[in-house]
Amino acid sequence: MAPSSFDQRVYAAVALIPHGQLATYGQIAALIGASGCARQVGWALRRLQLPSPLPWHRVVNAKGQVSMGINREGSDWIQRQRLIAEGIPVSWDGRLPLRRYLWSPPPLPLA
DNA sequence: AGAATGACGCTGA
DNA sequence: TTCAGCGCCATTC
Repeated sequence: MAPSSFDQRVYAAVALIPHGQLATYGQIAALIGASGCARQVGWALRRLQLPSPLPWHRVVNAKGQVSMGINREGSDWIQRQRLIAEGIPVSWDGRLPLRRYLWSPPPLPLA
């Protein structure tokens, strides 16, 4: 299956997130001109095969917590661990201080 | 084709 | 602040 251009744009945007900072699914979607398609960003990251050089672990939901789920096959736990490794405190249930580490995305669209 | 699903987000109670 | 409900839309059944 050839990866869609949508997935490629998601990956390009995720690659821009600075070390030690966080972005939400909605932010990534808006950044690639797909505002309102936050769920699709989650789909794209799910299709991502690990291990990956992308900082995918820096993408969390707007509620300020790592999206946990049995269907993630443990990648949620890996995400939590890598965030802690970058200095971002994550509680046992995946909650984290989003307001404090939220990334300020570039105002210009990437197109 | 139609229905269910989900790594989401906003609003209101 | 926490929780339920609804809108969203590609993917999967």
